[in-house]
Amino acid sequence: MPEANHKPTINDVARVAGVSKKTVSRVINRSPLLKPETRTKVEDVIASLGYRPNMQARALAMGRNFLLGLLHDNPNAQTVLNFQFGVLDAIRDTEFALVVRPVDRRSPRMLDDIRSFLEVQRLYGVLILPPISENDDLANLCREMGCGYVRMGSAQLDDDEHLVQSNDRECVENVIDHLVEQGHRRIAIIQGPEGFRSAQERWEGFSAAMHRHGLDVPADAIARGNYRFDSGIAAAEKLLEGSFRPTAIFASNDEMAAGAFHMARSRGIDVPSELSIVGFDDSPIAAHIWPPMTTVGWPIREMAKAAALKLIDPSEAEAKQSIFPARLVRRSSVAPPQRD
Amino acid sequence: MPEANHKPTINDVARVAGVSKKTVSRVINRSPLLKPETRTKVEDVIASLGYRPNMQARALAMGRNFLLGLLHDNPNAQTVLNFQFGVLDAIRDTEFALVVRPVDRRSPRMLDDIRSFLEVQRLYGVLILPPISENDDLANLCREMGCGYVRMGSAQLDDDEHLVQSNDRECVENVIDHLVEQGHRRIAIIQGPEGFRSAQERWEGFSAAMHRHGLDVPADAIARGNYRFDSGIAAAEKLLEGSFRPTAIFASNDEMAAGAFHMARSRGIDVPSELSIVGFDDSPIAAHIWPPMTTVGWPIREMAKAAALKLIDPSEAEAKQSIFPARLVRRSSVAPPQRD
DNA sequence: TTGTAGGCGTTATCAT
DNA sequence: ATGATAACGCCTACAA
Repeated sequence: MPEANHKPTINDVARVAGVSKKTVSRVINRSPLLKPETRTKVEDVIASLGYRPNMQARALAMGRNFLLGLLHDNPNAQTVLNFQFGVLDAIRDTEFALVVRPVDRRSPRMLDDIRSFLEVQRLYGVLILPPISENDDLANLCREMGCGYVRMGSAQLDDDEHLVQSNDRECVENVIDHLVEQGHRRIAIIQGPEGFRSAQERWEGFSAAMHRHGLDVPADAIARGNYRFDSGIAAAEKLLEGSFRPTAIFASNDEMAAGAFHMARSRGIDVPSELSIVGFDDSPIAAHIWPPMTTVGWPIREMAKAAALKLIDPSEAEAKQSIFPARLVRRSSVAPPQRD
Repeated sequence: MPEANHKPTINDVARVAGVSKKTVSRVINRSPLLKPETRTKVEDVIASLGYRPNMQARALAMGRNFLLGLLHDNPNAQTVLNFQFGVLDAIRDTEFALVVRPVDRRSPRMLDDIRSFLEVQRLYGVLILPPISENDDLANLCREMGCGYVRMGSAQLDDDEHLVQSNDRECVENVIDHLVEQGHRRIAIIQGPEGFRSAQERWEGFSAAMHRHGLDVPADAIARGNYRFDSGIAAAEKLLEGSFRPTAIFASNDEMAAGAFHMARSRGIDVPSELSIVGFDDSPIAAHIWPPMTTVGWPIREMAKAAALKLIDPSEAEAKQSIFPARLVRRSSVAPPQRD
């Protein structure tokens, strides 16, 4: 009889069920070669004893932990948190847990740090957020260390097994189409930082759509930011001071768009009657500033869930989509341009 | 000779150093009863072999993992993320990792879910964010399960060993003092949700300061929100429509304050010339809306670091502070009231 | 389909 | 101050 004051182990279950512990192990691991009646018998004992497999022992025996890692260097808190929620959606009611690991893209030791982290924690797999998801050396490191990984990106960074993807380029094209429909011809862009794939994709979507509509994109219509609020202010200032005189600005993310709002207001320019602004991300600030901002929303939580599923249940996941379409969220920061 | 193609284990170190593995174990665990020369000898071998203790094996042998858990049900993404960064500051260059666990305060299964989580993961300890940090049942659960815990709160929720605290009440008093100095007499408040200790503390600070200044707080000067943007809109509407006609509004957090901005603008009321607004949290939106918002900032990252330290290194931490003062961040949403 | 023996890498006990 | 031996709870290989 098992000790009343100890947590039951696999041995207790085996003894009570009258089988070997290997059989119990097979039940735990869903081995297909078990007689159904044996399985149910063991399952009953497990339930009646309240047995829970010890994760630490499993981790030791199998050489890997039941932990998913989240590697990120993303400046947007809401993005990171939504991603965490999505992963949690996927691992709910499993034995997995999520460990987070912010990293510093600019540190020369970043890869060594991550290697050390993976060595020590022996993660089941890692999820990698942009922008470091674009780093191929990091992906190779994961491969080399036998650690599963899924990257999240705005382009075809890897094969389907290792990627969930958004369609930034197409979405920005839709943004421009929307602006043109409203009558805008002089549309400026605030680009994201150099070296960010998402920034490049958004720029290419902008550029392609403008070209398709036969619209000019002179140097005066382009300003570069770094995805942060302050850089949006500076970029908008440059745009508003140049000779291009845009009637609409597309900012490559919401923070910079909010900076553009800020600059417009501080110059007494009304949004949207005198200037239309569109952002990207549909982060909370887009809905909270005045006027509420038209932007592009992408299903980050669903993407995160899909990414986690690819790691913990590849067979389930492979049938699912790997590209997740974003959509235009129309609010009140776009209006037809004033005639001039 | 250790196998060249295997990761070195404690046995390899023991063999090369010519000691028993228990001695190596003592070195790893900083046992005080070791001859210094033995220690250095072993340490040299560890370094030359590149040996890293296997966390899974340690976890099994010691019955607890080297994982810190973050339990939260906090609506503010920036708060949660900053807290994560703070914890990471504390565990950097240690073998600890951070696992995150959002929970649902409203679910009747919450405590059972957490119990199950703690049972499976055998965490070293957990950090608990407001508002669930105020739940004493949860703290008792941690105790009962032998899991370390530190709560973060705006009041004396627990003893020093299990708490890092902010001084919300005092800060709100400072806010009111500031408003009164500017000449405001009719100051309204948007309260946080019932049952939140932070909301209560902020209310009490407001109430105490108003009383101290001999200022009235009629029912018309009070509206309750739920810490979310939309509730800030509704609360501000109630306040602006009542007979109190406030010249200043203190909102119990920035999101609701942003909602108040929103409502003011939609009614053509200028902030700050016609209405002053102060928030609480110093979240990014405070700096990003127009005009930039005066608010209260608290050192969440430092608090998180201190909380994590209490868990992993109590002797170090006990000398440190447990109360972290917040401070008024003056920006542009406060101005003297118009005479009327 | 099920069981036996052995191993995963560490820490704990109790000697010496 | 150090070591031999036995846990810790599970999984894999191989045998039956």
